[in-house]
Amino acid sequence: MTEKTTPEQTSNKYNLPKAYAFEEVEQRWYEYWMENKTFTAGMAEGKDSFSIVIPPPNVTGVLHIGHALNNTLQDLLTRYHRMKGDNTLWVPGTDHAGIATQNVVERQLATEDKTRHDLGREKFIERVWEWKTDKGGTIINQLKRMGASCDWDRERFTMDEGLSKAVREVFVRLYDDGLIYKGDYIVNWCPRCLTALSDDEVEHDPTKGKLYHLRYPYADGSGEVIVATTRPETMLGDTAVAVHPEDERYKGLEKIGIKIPLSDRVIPVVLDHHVQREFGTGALKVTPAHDRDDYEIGLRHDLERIKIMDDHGIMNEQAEKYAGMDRFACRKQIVKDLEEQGFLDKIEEYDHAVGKCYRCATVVEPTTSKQWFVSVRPLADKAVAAVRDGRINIYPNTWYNTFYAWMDNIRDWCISRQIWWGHRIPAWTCKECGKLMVVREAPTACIVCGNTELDQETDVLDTWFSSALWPFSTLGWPEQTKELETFYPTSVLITSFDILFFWVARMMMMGLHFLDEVPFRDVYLHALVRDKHGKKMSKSTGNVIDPLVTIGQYGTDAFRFTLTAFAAQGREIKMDEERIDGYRRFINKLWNAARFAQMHIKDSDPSIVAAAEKPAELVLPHRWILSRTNATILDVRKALDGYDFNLIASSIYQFTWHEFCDWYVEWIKVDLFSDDETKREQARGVLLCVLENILKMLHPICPFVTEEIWSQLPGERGTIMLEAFPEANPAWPNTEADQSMQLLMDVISATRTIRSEADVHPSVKVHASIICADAAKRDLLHDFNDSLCSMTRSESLSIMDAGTVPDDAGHILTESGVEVFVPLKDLIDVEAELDKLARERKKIEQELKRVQGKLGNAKFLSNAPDAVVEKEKGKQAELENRLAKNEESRERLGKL
RNA sequence: AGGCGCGUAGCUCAGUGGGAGAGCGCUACCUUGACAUGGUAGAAGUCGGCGGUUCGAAACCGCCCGUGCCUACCA
Repeated sequence: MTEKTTPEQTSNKYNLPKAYAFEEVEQRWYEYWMENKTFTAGMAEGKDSFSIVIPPPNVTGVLHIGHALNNTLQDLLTRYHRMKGDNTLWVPGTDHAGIATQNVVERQLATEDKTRHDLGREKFIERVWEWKTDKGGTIINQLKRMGASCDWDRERFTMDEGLSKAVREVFVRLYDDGLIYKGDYIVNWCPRCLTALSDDEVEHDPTKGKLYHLRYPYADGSGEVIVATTRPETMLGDTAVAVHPEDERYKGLEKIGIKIPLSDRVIPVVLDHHVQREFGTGALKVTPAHDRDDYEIGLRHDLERIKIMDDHGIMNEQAEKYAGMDRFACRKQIVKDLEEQGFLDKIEEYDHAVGKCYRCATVVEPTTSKQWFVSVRPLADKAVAAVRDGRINIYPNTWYNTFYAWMDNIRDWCISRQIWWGHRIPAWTCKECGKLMVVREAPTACIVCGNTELDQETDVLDTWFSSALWPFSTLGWPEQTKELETFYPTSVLITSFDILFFWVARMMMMGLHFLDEVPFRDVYLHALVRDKHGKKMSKSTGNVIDPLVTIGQYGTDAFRFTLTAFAAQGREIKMDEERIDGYRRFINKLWNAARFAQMHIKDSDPSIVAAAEKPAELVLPHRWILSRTNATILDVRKALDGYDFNLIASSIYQFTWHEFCDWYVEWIKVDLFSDDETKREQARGVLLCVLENILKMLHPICPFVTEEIWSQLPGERGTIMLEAFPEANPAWPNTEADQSMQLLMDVISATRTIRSEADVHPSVKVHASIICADAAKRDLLHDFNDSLCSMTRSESLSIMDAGTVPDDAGHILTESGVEVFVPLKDLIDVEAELDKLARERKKIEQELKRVQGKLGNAKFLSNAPDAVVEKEKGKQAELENRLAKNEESRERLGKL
């Protein structure tokens, strides 16, 4: 009688604890990698290069689930290519995020009852740098928690000295090329942030508003025209009324002056094709200084531009008696006054899109001001050409159309921002003669008159200006560095689709213009991560999944595996936390398989894997698992190379759990415990070989658990990170082994099914029988009799001739035509068996009818490929056979 | 208003011209020496609807319904 072992003793026996404890493992291995500099990019001659630049998160940012997805995918590819032996670089860094960062620091100042103006520009910027050093970049540590294998020694910040130099270089060259200009232009103005916003920085929210119909009297008092507006306060800046040139209703109106209500100003009527006759009354009030379209109309008709409010959205002296009022208060007052004086025709409820600042959600005010612009057309053309001729590929390919459409309609890019934190525009104006100088370094004197008193431009550049240079500025440009030579163009850009135009398109433009080469060969656009119902995650809805909390609960590897498994191209990601738990269990499963393997191989020499190099000498299950390993490696590599992330995850999952664990490991237990040394060694060798392959394939997704298991395997082992990624082995594919194994698995499953349906207790040993006409199959079944018995808990498993089985047997005809019988004595439920047979018969007949229909169709026989016809014929024969067997069984049961 | 997707088992999703799949959940049984975070077996789907192309459609085309997103100069 042996004594029962305690769990503690069990643990010691296998070296590994019973359950995978991720916290300690993750921390330990990340420290190891950092200390050993395993993330450092190599630049060896003669090797392929693989490089990614991180989409730099805002320095103010904290890791959200979108970052988690984005960086998991990048790390996955980076680790894959590093294992393939490429010179591999993943450049990390952060973005200075102009408005966002300035807002954070301004809020901090507000708690001290100060504004940035109290400090002055210089002190304020110092303060921002202090904040950056102190509190900025928490996201970097969070990325490390995710396991990101960035080359941290190359971390960059968009306001670094080197990157700032690149910014000035680009600005000056674009200016010299005539691609940057300063102009009076209508921009989106945020009255709270006090800056211009690019079109992309304005979000259009559907808003319930009102449409006011106003009566505009003719100057001579002979009539009136009704115009409609959502912003009646802009009335005071009107400089025309526009109607469509072919609008019969207003024929001749252009000869009449219009008097603005509540004012004495008289404005002209202009004819413009832009006016849509169907909308409202077909007459449009034109406010060129406060509306983008009106601005365009104003240009066409040379209209005056009257600004009626200041930068804060307060009405100015042009607003006459409304001066000093807030724009929205003014709207109310004006409506009231119009109504009292009979100028208000009617008010309609009206839903429309209102532009709001993407940072602070303040309603944006279109207004004119002096701004700097990039002429993007020539740059955009180069980007479009690069995408069209395949120098850049976009994944998923559904984005091509969207990309082209947007590039066709692109407008000049307003790059100046009226804030303090950012790259200050390198332009100086002479106080004496007014000469504008755009130069790389601050000039000491005017190049025209020599005067030394110069004003520097106060605006800074749009944050996206410096990010547009990121793929080359981080590699040392404008210097000609070895890094540029080795790693530019970068291999792939992985980012969320919502910044395709903010950022991705602009990197293309800048890269092509300045380096005459694309910034990246591939662009992979991933989806937004939503909650499990498909809703956007937001703090107010309370459906946010915090990556760090998730990591704490399930471990980084499980989280990364989940994100990978969800990342199917062209589909939104609905994140269900239950999936994460499922993948945590997968990792635990692998852990325990390794634990089992370890029990048998821990004292072996690692060279036992050599057994797998000669599959011909191995018994069937080994040949089979090697064949399956090979197929999995091919699937995984293909998925990796095609950015089919979900397939990478599912291939490894399916293979590891349902082929390796469920079948292979179970099958070879007999051999592992066998007295036959050859059997034992073969089993150990192949077991170790396949386990190693699984770990290597899984490493890019789950770096921690694979590293930990790897380190426990026999022999002296370095980091798995630098092992070669598995390659297909020509000796492994084996169709014969696949088919033979399939037959054995069918027999086992059939036996189990019969047992289970008849409620035979697992401890009861049965005497199963098999009927099989095929000689080769009979040999195979004979050879593996022991395994079959052990896997089905059978006392014996005999291969019989037809007609010799007992009548009271449960029966299944397998797919491969082999019949399995399990005598059940009084356990058999005749009614249930007959029911089952009837159902089976119905299915067979249905299928047979379909197949016969096809084969009876002359068109099918002549049009379908031969292989398909042959297949259908084989199917027909098989089905007919099955039908006959089914009939036999019914007769047999009928005797009971 | 245009454009782009999506609609497959209760849920989350693969599949994409030649026999309907996975995970979770559900049901039954089982602590068999890696794992109960497990095992075995099972139930469950007019592949959104209607037409069309084809020898053959879940897949390709058209229309419709539902749903999501993007873009826009609807004052």
